[in-house]
Amino acid sequence: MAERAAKDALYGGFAAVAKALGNGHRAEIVDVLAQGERSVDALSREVDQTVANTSQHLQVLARTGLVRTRREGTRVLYRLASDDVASFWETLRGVAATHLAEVEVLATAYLGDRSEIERISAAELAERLAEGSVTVLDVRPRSEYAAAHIRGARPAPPDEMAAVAEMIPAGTEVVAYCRGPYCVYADDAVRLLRARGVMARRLDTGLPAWRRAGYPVAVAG
Amino acid sequence: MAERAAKDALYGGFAAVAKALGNGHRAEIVDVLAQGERSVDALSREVDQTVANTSQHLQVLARTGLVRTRREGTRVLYRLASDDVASFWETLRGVAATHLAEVEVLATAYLGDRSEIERISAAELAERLAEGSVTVLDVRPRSEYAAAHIRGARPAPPDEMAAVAEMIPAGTEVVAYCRGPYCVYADDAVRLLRARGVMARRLDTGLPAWRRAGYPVAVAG
DNA sequence: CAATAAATCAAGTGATACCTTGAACAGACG
DNA sequence: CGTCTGTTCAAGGTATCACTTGATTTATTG
Repeated sequence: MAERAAKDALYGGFAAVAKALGNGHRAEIVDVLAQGERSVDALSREVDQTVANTSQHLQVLARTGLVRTRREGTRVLYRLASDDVASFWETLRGVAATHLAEVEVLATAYLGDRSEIERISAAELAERLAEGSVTVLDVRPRSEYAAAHIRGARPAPPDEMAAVAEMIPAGTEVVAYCRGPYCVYADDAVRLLRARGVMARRLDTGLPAWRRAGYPVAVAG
Repeated sequence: MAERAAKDALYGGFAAVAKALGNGHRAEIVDVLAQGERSVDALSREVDQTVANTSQHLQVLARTGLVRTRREGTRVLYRLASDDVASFWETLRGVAATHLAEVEVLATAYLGDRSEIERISAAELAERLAEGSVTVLDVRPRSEYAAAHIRGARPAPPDEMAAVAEMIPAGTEVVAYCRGPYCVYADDAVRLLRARGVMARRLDTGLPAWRRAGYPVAVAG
Protein backbone atom coordinates (compact mmCIF):
# COMPACT_ATOMS: atom_id res chain seq x y z
CA MET A 1 0.00 0.00 0.00
CA ALA A 2 1.21 3.48 -0.88
CA GLU A 3 0.02 4.81 2.44
CA ARG A 4 2.44 2.54 4.25
CA ALA A 5 5.32 3.81 2.14
CA ALA A 6 4.38 7.40 2.95
CA LYS A 7 4.11 6.58 6.65
CA ASP A 8 7.50 4.87 6.62
CA ALA A 9 9.01 7.87 4.89
CA LEU A 10 7.54 10.24 7.48
CA TYR A 11 8.82 8.23 10.43
CA GLY A 12 12.10 7.90 8.58
CA GLY A 13 12.22 11.68 8.55
CA PHE A 14 11.76 11.86 12.31
CA ALA A 15 14.38 9.19 12.74
CA ALA A 16 16.83 11.14 10.60
CA VAL A 17 17.04 13.78 13.31
CA ALA A 18 17.75 11.15 15.94
CA LYS A 19 20.33 9.59 13.68
CA ALA A 20 22.09 12.92 13.43
CA LEU A 21 22.68 12.80 17.19
CA GLY A 22 23.32 9.09 17.08
CA ASN A 23 27.06 9.38 16.98
CA GLY A 24 29.26 10.28 19.92
CA HIS A 25 31.32 12.81 18.07
CA ARG A 26 28.32 14.58 16.66
CA ALA A 27 26.73 14.62 20.10
CA GLU A 28 29.86 16.23 21.47
CA ILE A 29 29.88 18.75 18.65
CA VAL A 30 26.32 19.73 19.46
CA ASP A 31 27.28 20.04 23.12
CA VAL A 32 30.09 22.43 22.25
CA LEU A 33 27.95 24.42 19.84
CA ALA A 34 25.40 24.87 22.62
CA GLN A 35 28.06 27.13 24.17
CA GLY A 36 28.28 29.32 21.10
CA GLU A 37 29.33 29.31 17.46
CA ARG A 38 32.65 27.84 16.42
CA SER A 39 34.79 27.50 13.33
CA VAL A 40 35.35 24.03 11.93
CA ASP A 41 38.95 24.23 12.92
CA ALA A 42 38.28 25.33 16.50
CA LEU A 43 35.66 22.61 16.86
CA SER A 44 37.92 19.94 15.49
CA ARG A 45 40.53 20.76 18.11
CA GLU A 46 37.95 20.82 20.84
CA VAL A 47 36.60 17.38 19.99
CA ASP A 48 39.96 15.88 19.05
CA GLN A 49 39.06 15.00 15.51
CA THR A 50 40.59 15.68 12.14
CA VAL A 51 39.27 18.75 10.38
CA ALA A 52 37.94 16.66 7.51
CA ASN A 53 36.02 14.38 9.79
CA THR A 54 34.63 17.25 11.83
CA SER A 55 33.54 18.96 8.64
CA GLN A 56 31.73 15.84 7.53
CA HIS A 57 29.93 15.48 10.85
CA LEU A 58 28.92 19.11 10.67
CA GLN A 59 27.46 18.54 7.26
CA VAL A 60 25.40 15.67 8.57
CA LEU A 61 24.04 17.99 11.24
CA ALA A 62 23.44 20.71 8.66
CA ARG A 63 21.56 18.35 6.38
CA THR A 64 19.08 17.59 9.16
CA GLY A 65 18.72 21.28 9.90
CA LEU A 66 20.24 21.14 13.37
CA VAL A 67 23.06 23.59 12.65
CA ARG A 68 23.50 26.65 10.44
CA THR A 69 26.57 28.32 9.07
CA ARG A 70 27.81 31.77 8.35
CA ARG A 71 30.99 32.75 6.68
CA GLU A 72 33.44 35.18 8.22
CA GLY A 73 36.40 35.81 5.97
CA THR A 74 38.20 32.61 5.39
CA ARG A 75 36.44 30.62 8.04
CA VAL A 76 32.98 29.12 8.36
CA LEU A 77 31.22 29.47 11.67
CA TYR A 78 28.72 26.84 12.73
CA ARG A 79 26.00 27.37 15.31
CA LEU A 80 22.93 25.50 16.50
CA ALA A 81 19.90 26.28 14.39
CA SER A 82 17.86 27.29 17.44
CA ASP A 83 17.50 26.95 21.19
CA ASP A 84 15.20 24.02 20.51
CA VAL A 85 18.16 22.02 19.37
CA ALA A 86 20.00 22.72 22.61
CA SER A 87 16.92 21.72 24.60
CA PHE A 88 16.59 18.60 22.57
CA TRP A 89 20.19 17.69 23.21
CA GLU A 90 19.71 18.21 26.94
CA THR A 91 16.57 16.12 26.92
CA LEU A 92 18.45 13.35 25.17
CA ARG A 93 21.23 13.54 27.73
CA GLY A 94 18.70 13.40 30.53
CA VAL A 95 16.91 10.40 29.12
CA ALA A 96 20.21 8.63 28.61
CA ALA A 97 21.21 9.38 32.20
CA THR A 98 18.00 8.05 33.69
CA HIS A 99 17.40 5.08 31.41
CA LEU A 100 20.75 3.74 30.33
CA ALA A 101 22.55 2.41 33.37
CA GLU A 102 25.79 2.33 31.43
CA VAL A 103 25.89 6.12 31.32
CA GLU A 104 26.34 6.42 35.04
CA VAL A 105 29.29 4.05 34.88
CA LEU A 106 30.82 5.99 32.01
CA ALA A 107 30.23 9.29 33.76
CA THR A 108 32.02 8.02 36.84
CA ALA A 109 34.89 6.79 34.69
CA TYR A 110 35.19 10.21 33.12
CA LEU A 111 34.44 12.47 36.07
CA GLY A 112 35.33 10.37 39.06
CA ASP A 113 33.08 9.70 42.02
CA ARG A 114 30.54 12.50 42.19
CA SER A 115 28.53 11.21 45.11
CA GLU A 116 29.95 13.83 47.44
CA ILE A 117 29.47 16.75 45.14
CA GLU A 118 26.39 18.63 46.20
CA ARG A 119 24.24 20.23 43.56
CA ILE A 120 21.93 23.16 43.41
CA SER A 121 19.16 23.77 40.91
CA ALA A 122 18.97 26.82 38.68
CA ALA A 123 15.79 27.94 40.44
CA GLU A 124 17.39 27.83 43.85
CA LEU A 125 20.54 29.53 42.66
CA ALA A 126 18.51 32.32 41.09
CA GLU A 127 16.85 32.91 44.46
CA ARG A 128 20.11 32.90 46.37
CA LEU A 129 21.67 35.22 43.83
CA ALA A 130 18.82 37.67 44.20
CA GLU A 131 19.38 37.67 47.98
CA GLY A 132 23.09 38.14 47.43
CA SER A 133 23.82 35.23 49.74
CA VAL A 134 26.10 33.30 47.42
CA THR A 135 29.31 33.66 45.42
CA VAL A 136 29.10 32.22 41.92
CA LEU A 137 32.16 31.04 40.02
CA ASP A 138 32.22 30.53 36.26
CA VAL A 139 34.87 27.91 35.67
CA ARG A 140 34.74 27.92 31.89
CA PRO A 141 37.46 29.41 29.69
CA ARG A 142 37.63 33.20 29.79
CA SER A 143 36.39 33.56 26.23
CA GLU A 144 33.17 31.82 27.12
CA TYR A 145 32.78 33.88 30.26
CA ALA A 146 33.17 36.97 28.10
CA ALA A 147 30.54 35.78 25.63
CA ALA A 148 27.95 35.27 28.38
CA HIS A 149 27.84 34.34 32.05
CA ILE A 150 25.45 34.19 34.95
CA ARG A 151 24.88 37.75 36.12
CA GLY A 152 26.98 38.35 39.18
CA ALA A 153 29.32 35.43 38.56
CA ARG A 154 33.06 35.93 38.63
CA PRO A 155 35.45 34.29 36.23
CA ALA A 156 37.51 31.38 37.57
CA PRO A 157 38.96 29.56 34.59
CA PRO A 158 40.72 26.27 35.35
CA ASP A 159 44.24 27.67 35.33
CA GLU A 160 43.31 30.45 37.75
CA MET A 161 41.10 28.36 39.95
CA ALA A 162 43.75 27.68 42.58
CA ALA A 163 44.44 31.39 42.94
CA VAL A 164 40.77 32.24 43.15
CA ALA A 165 40.26 29.59 45.80
CA GLU A 166 42.92 31.25 47.95
CA MET A 167 40.92 34.43 48.06
CA ILE A 168 37.64 32.91 49.12
CA PRO A 169 37.10 33.30 52.84
CA ALA A 170 36.06 30.13 54.65
CA GLY A 171 32.39 30.30 55.56
CA THR A 172 31.39 31.71 52.17
CA GLU A 173 28.77 29.85 50.22
CA VAL A 174 30.01 29.14 46.74
CA VAL A 175 28.37 27.73 43.63
CA ALA A 176 30.50 26.74 40.66
CA TYR A 177 29.11 26.22 37.20
CA CYS A 178 30.37 25.21 33.84
CA ARG A 179 29.13 24.20 30.41
CA GLY A 180 26.78 21.50 31.60
CA PRO A 181 26.22 18.74 34.08
CA TYR A 182 29.07 16.60 32.76
CA CYS A 183 31.75 19.24 32.76
CA VAL A 184 34.77 18.29 34.88
CA TYR A 185 35.85 21.73 35.97
CA ALA A 186 32.88 22.51 38.16
CA ASP A 187 33.38 19.22 39.98
CA ASP A 188 37.06 19.95 40.42
CA ALA A 189 36.34 23.40 41.74
CA VAL A 190 33.89 22.04 44.30
CA ARG A 191 36.40 19.44 45.47
CA LEU A 192 39.15 22.01 45.76
CA LEU A 193 37.01 24.43 47.73
CA ARG A 194 35.57 21.74 50.00
CA ALA A 195 39.10 20.64 50.81
CA ARG A 196 39.70 24.20 52.00
CA GLY A 197 36.61 24.14 54.15
CA VAL A 198 34.46 26.27 51.89
CA MET A 199 30.80 25.32 51.55
CA ALA A 200 30.79 24.71 47.78
CA ARG A 201 28.21 23.21 45.45
CA ARG A 202 27.79 22.97 41.72
CA LEU A 203 24.95 24.10 39.53
CA ASP A 204 23.23 20.97 38.26
CA THR A 205 23.03 22.28 34.71
CA GLY A 206 25.19 24.68 32.74
CA LEU A 207 25.10 28.15 31.30
CA PRO A 208 23.07 27.30 28.18
CA ALA A 209 20.22 25.84 30.21
CA TRP A 210 20.38 28.75 32.65
CA ARG A 211 20.08 31.25 29.84
CA ARG A 212 17.28 29.37 28.08
CA ALA A 213 15.34 29.19 31.32
CA GLY A 214 15.30 32.98 31.29
CA TYR A 215 17.54 33.65 34.26
CA PRO A 216 19.75 36.75 34.18
CA VAL A 217 22.84 36.66 32.03
CA ALA A 218 25.59 39.27 31.59
CA VAL A 219 28.07 39.81 28.82
CA ALA A 220 31.78 40.72 28.73
CA GLY A 221 33.12 42.59 31.79
CA MET B 1 44.99 10.49 26.60
CA ALA B 2 42.78 8.23 28.68
CA GLU B 3 40.54 11.13 29.55
CA ARG B 4 39.65 11.52 25.90
CA ALA B 5 38.71 7.86 25.64
CA ALA B 6 36.47 8.19 28.69
CA LYS B 7 34.85 11.30 27.27
CA ASP B 8 34.26 9.61 23.93
CA ALA B 9 32.70 6.67 25.71
CA LEU B 10 30.39 8.93 27.70
CA TYR B 11 29.19 10.82 24.65
CA GLY B 12 28.91 7.50 22.87
CA GLY B 13 26.53 6.49 25.65
CA PHE B 14 24.35 9.54 25.08
CA ALA B 15 24.44 8.88 21.36
CA ALA B 16 23.32 5.30 21.88
CA VAL B 17 19.93 6.56 23.02
CA ALA B 18 19.59 8.72 19.94
CA LYS B 19 20.68 5.83 17.79
CA ALA B 20 17.88 3.73 19.27
CA LEU B 21 15.38 6.20 17.84
CA GLY B 22 17.42 6.63 14.70
CA ASN B 23 15.44 4.17 12.66
CA GLY B 24 12.01 4.81 11.22
CA HIS B 25 10.55 1.52 12.34
CA ARG B 26 11.79 1.91 15.87
CA ALA B 27 10.46 5.44 15.96
CA GLU B 28 7.07 4.15 14.90
CA ILE B 29 7.23 1.41 17.52
CA VAL B 30 7.88 3.99 20.21
CA ASP B 31 5.00 6.06 18.91
CA VAL B 32 2.65 3.09 19.20
CA LEU B 33 3.95 2.14 22.63
CA ALA B 34 3.24 5.69 23.79
CA GLN B 35 -0.42 4.66 23.46
CA GLY B 36 0.01 1.69 25.76
CA GLU B 37 1.70 -1.66 26.08
CA ARG B 38 1.60 -4.15 23.25
CA SER B 39 2.63 -7.70 22.50
CA VAL B 40 5.33 -8.26 19.92
CA ASP B 41 2.81 -9.79 17.61
CA ALA B 42 0.29 -6.94 17.89
CA LEU B 43 3.05 -4.42 17.37
CA SER B 44 4.42 -6.19 14.34
CA ARG B 45 1.02 -6.05 12.68
CA GLU B 46 0.60 -2.41 13.57
CA VAL B 47 3.90 -1.39 12.06
CA ASP B 48 3.74 -3.81 9.12
CA GLN B 49 6.89 -5.68 9.94
CA THR B 50 7.78 -9.32 10.40
CA VAL B 51 7.60 -10.54 13.96
CA ALA B 52 11.29 -11.39 13.97
CA ASN B 53 12.27 -7.95 12.84
CA THR B 54 9.96 -6.24 15.29
CA SER B 55 11.39 -8.37 18.07
CA GLN B 56 14.89 -7.33 17.13
CA HIS B 57 13.97 -3.65 17.10
CA LEU B 58 12.34 -4.04 20.47
CA GLN B 59 15.50 -5.55 21.82
CA VAL B 60 17.50 -2.61 20.59
CA LEU B 61 15.11 -0.34 22.46
CA ALA B 62 15.30 -2.54 25.54
CA ARG B 63 19.10 -2.52 25.49
CA THR B 64 19.09 1.27 25.72
CA GLY B 65 16.54 1.17 28.51
CA LEU B 66 13.75 2.86 26.58
CA VAL B 67 11.28 -0.01 26.88
CA ARG B 68 10.52 -2.67 29.47
CA THR B 69 8.80 -6.00 29.24
CA ARG B 70 6.50 -8.13 31.26
CA ARG B 71 5.35 -11.60 30.50
CA GLU B 72 1.70 -12.57 30.39
CA GLY B 73 1.23 -16.23 29.67
CA THR B 74 2.66 -16.99 26.30
CA ARG B 75 3.14 -13.42 25.18
CA VAL B 76 5.59 -10.69 26.09
CA LEU B 77 4.20 -7.21 26.57
CA TYR B 78 6.43 -4.24 25.84
CA ARG B 79 5.86 -0.76 27.22
CA LEU B 80 7.82 2.49 27.37
CA ALA B 81 10.12 2.60 30.37
CA SER B 82 8.65 5.91 31.56
CA ASP B 83 6.76 9.01 30.53
CA ASP B 84 10.12 10.63 29.92
CA VAL B 85 10.58 8.42 26.91
CA ALA B 86 7.27 9.53 25.47
CA SER B 87 8.20 13.18 26.06
CA PHE B 88 11.53 12.62 24.47
CA TRP B 89 9.91 11.09 21.43
CA GLU B 90 7.56 14.04 21.13
CA THR B 91 10.42 16.48 21.48
CA LEU B 92 12.26 14.68 18.73
CA ARG B 93 9.22 14.81 16.51
CA GLY B 94 8.84 18.51 17.19
CA VAL B 95 12.45 19.28 16.41
CA ALA B 96 12.23 17.29 13.20
CA ALA B 97 9.09 19.17 12.20
CA THR B 98 10.58 22.59 12.77
CA HIS B 99 14.10 21.97 11.53
CA LEU B 100 13.93 19.41 8.77
CA ALA B 101 12.01 20.90 5.85
CA GLU B 102 11.63 17.46 4.36
CA VAL B 103 9.31 16.41 7.16
CA GLU B 104 6.63 18.84 6.12
CA VAL B 105 6.72 17.45 2.60
CA LEU B 106 6.52 13.90 3.89
CA ALA B 107 3.70 14.78 6.25
CA THR B 108 1.72 16.26 3.40
CA ALA B 109 2.37 13.19 1.28
CA TYR B 110 1.05 11.01 4.07
CA LEU B 111 -1.77 13.12 5.45
CA GLY B 112 -2.75 15.33 2.56
CA ASP B 113 -3.02 19.10 2.66
CA ARG B 114 -3.60 20.11 6.26
CA SER B 115 -3.60 23.85 5.76
CA GLU B 116 -7.35 24.09 6.24
CA ILE B 117 -7.52 21.94 9.34
CA GLU B 118 -7.79 24.17 12.34
CA ARG B 119 -6.11 23.14 15.54
CA ILE B 120 -6.69 23.77 19.18
CA SER B 121 -4.16 23.47 21.97
CA ALA B 122 -4.56 21.20 24.95
CA ALA B 123 -4.76 24.22 27.27
CA GLU B 124 -7.58 25.79 25.31
CA LEU B 125 -9.46 22.53 24.98
CA ALA B 126 -9.22 21.95 28.72
CA GLU B 127 -10.82 25.34 29.30
CA ARG B 128 -13.61 24.74 26.81
CA LEU B 129 -14.27 21.34 28.26
CA ALA B 130 -14.59 22.79 31.72
CA GLU B 131 -17.18 25.24 30.39
CA GLY B 132 -18.96 22.42 28.62
CA SER B 133 -18.95 24.39 25.39
CA VAL B 134 -17.47 21.73 23.17
CA THR B 135 -18.04 18.15 22.01
CA VAL B 136 -14.91 16.02 21.99
CA LEU B 137 -14.54 12.98 19.73
CA ASP B 138 -11.96 10.26 20.31
CA VAL B 139 -11.29 8.83 16.87
CA ARG B 140 -8.92 6.07 17.97
CA PRO B 141 -9.84 2.38 17.99
CA ARG B 142 -12.31 1.46 20.71
CA SER B 143 -9.76 -0.53 22.65
CA GLU B 144 -7.63 2.55 23.08
CA TYR B 145 -10.62 4.63 24.04
CA ALA B 146 -11.40 2.04 26.69
CA ALA B 147 -7.86 2.12 28.05
CA ALA B 148 -7.92 5.90 28.51
CA HIS B 149 -9.55 8.93 26.93
CA ILE B 150 -10.06 12.60 27.51
CA ARG B 151 -12.68 12.97 30.23
CA GLY B 152 -15.97 13.82 28.58
CA ALA B 153 -14.96 12.62 25.13
CA ARG B 154 -17.16 10.21 23.23
CA PRO B 155 -15.85 7.35 21.15
CA ALA B 156 -15.89 7.77 17.39
CA PRO B 157 -13.65 5.08 15.92
CA PRO B 158 -12.96 5.37 12.18
CA ASP B 159 -15.56 2.83 11.10
CA GLU B 160 -18.29 4.52 13.10
CA MET B 161 -17.26 8.06 12.30
CA ALA B 162 -19.76 8.55 9.50
CA ALA B 163 -22.63 7.48 11.76
CA VAL B 164 -21.45 9.70 14.59
CA ALA B 165 -21.18 12.64 12.21
CA GLU B 166 -24.85 12.20 11.28
CA MET B 167 -25.88 12.75 14.84
CA ILE B 168 -23.98 15.95 15.43
CA PRO B 169 -26.23 18.96 15.06
CA ALA B 170 -24.88 21.73 12.84
CA GLY B 171 -23.72 24.64 14.99
CA THR B 172 -22.00 22.38 17.50
CA GLU B 173 -18.36 22.99 18.23
CA VAL B 174 -16.40 19.79 17.85
CA VAL B 175 -12.83 18.84 18.63
CA ALA B 176 -11.44 15.54 17.34
CA TYR B 177 -8.33 13.93 18.72
CA CYS B 178 -6.28 10.89 18.09
CA ARG B 179 -2.93 9.35 18.97
CA GLY B 180 -0.86 12.34 18.07
CA PRO B 181 -0.36 15.22 15.69
CA TYR B 182 0.36 12.99 12.71
CA CYS B 183 -2.61 10.69 13.04
CA VAL B 184 -4.81 10.64 9.93
CA TYR B 185 -8.13 9.94 11.58
CA ALA B 186 -8.49 13.22 13.39
CA ASP B 187 -7.82 15.07 10.15
CA ASP B 188 -10.36 12.95 8.33
CA ALA B 189 -12.95 13.55 11.02
CA VAL B 190 -12.44 17.30 10.81
CA ARG B 191 -12.80 17.25 7.03
CA LEU B 192 -15.94 15.15 7.21
CA LEU B 193 -17.57 17.34 9.81
CA ARG B 194 -16.60 20.56 8.08
CA ALA B 195 -18.17 19.27 4.88
CA ARG B 196 -21.39 18.92 6.89
CA GLY B 197 -21.14 22.47 8.16
CA VAL B 198 -19.99 21.60 11.65
CA MET B 199 -17.39 23.84 13.26
CA ALA B 200 -14.70 21.17 13.79
CA ARG B 201 -11.07 21.39 14.86
CA ARG B 202 -8.45 18.91 15.92
CA LEU B 203 -6.38 18.78 19.06
CA ASP B 204 -2.82 19.65 18.09
CA THR B 205 -1.36 16.79 20.13
CA GLY B 206 -2.72 13.40 21.12
CA LEU B 207 -3.92 11.55 24.16
CA PRO B 208 -0.49 10.69 25.58
CA ALA B 209 0.59 14.34 25.66
CA TRP B 210 -2.78 15.36 27.12
CA ARG B 211 -2.44 12.83 29.91
CA ARG B 212 1.17 13.70 30.67
CA ALA B 213 0.26 17.37 30.87
CA GLY B 214 -2.03 16.44 33.74
CA TYR B 215 -5.38 17.13 32.10
CA PRO B 216 -8.34 14.95 33.10
CA VAL B 217 -8.50 11.45 31.73
CA ALA B 218 -11.18 8.80 32.12
CA VAL B 219 -11.07 5.05 31.74
CA ALA B 220 -13.40 2.47 30.20
CA GLY B 221 -17.08 3.54 30.03
C1' DC C 1 49.39 37.03 -9.10
C1' DA C 2 51.41 33.66 -6.11
C1' DA C 3 51.17 31.93 -1.43
C1' DT C 4 48.64 30.79 2.57
C1' DA C 5 44.88 29.30 5.54
C1' DA C 6 40.37 27.17 6.17
C1' DA C 7 37.05 24.17 4.68
C1' DT C 8 35.17 20.80 1.59
C1' DC C 9 35.17 17.00 -1.57
C1' DA C 10 36.23 12.28 -3.37
C1' DA C 11 37.65 7.71 -3.00
C1' DG C 12 38.62 3.70 -0.42
C1' DT C 13 38.36 0.51 3.58
C1' DG C 14 36.65 -1.68 7.63
C1' DA C 15 32.86 -1.92 10.68
C1' DT C 16 28.01 -1.81 11.81
C1' DA C 17 23.04 -1.83 10.81
C1' DC C 18 18.95 -3.77 8.70
C1' DC C 19 16.20 -7.29 7.01
C1' DT C 20 15.23 -12.11 5.66
C1' DT C 21 14.97 -16.90 6.47
C1' DG C 22 14.68 -20.90 9.10
C1' DA C 23 15.49 -23.00 13.40
C1' DA C 24 15.09 -23.03 18.55
C1' DC C 25 12.80 -22.05 22.78
C1' DA C 26 9.02 -21.24 26.31
C1' DG C 27 4.28 -21.42 28.09
C1' DA C 28 -0.50 -23.02 27.59
C1' DC C 29 -3.55 -26.55 26.78
C1' DG C 30 -5.83 -30.79 25.23
C1' DC D 1 3.37 -35.91 26.65
C1' DG D 2 2.66 -33.78 22.06
C1' DT D 3 0.96 -29.64 19.84
C1' DC D 4 0.17 -24.95 19.18
C1' DT D 5 1.25 -20.09 19.63
C1' DG D 6 4.18 -16.41 20.53
C1' DT D 7 8.83 -14.96 20.85
C1' DT D 8 13.70 -15.12 20.31
C1' DC D 9 18.00 -16.62 18.23
C1' DA D 10 21.55 -17.39 14.50
C1' DA D 11 23.37 -16.84 10.04
C1' DG D 12 23.75 -14.47 5.81
C1' DG D 13 23.71 -10.71 2.25
C1' DT D 14 23.33 -5.91 1.20
C1' DA D 15 23.52 -1.26 2.36
C1' DT D 16 25.06 2.45 5.06
C1' DC D 17 28.33 4.67 8.22
C1' DA D 18 32.76 6.34 10.14
C1' DC D 19 37.23 7.49 9.44
C1' DT D 20 41.54 8.27 6.67
C1' DT D 21 44.15 10.27 3.02
C1' DG D 22 45.09 13.38 -0.49
C1' DA D 23 43.32 16.56 -3.80
C1' DT D 24 40.37 20.74 -4.55
C1' DT D 25 37.88 24.94 -3.66
C1' DT D 26 37.28 29.59 -1.55
C1' DA D 27 38.71 33.68 0.47
C1' DT D 28 42.60 36.46 2.35
C1' DT D 29 47.17 38.57 2.21
C1' DG D 30 51.84 39.81 0.73
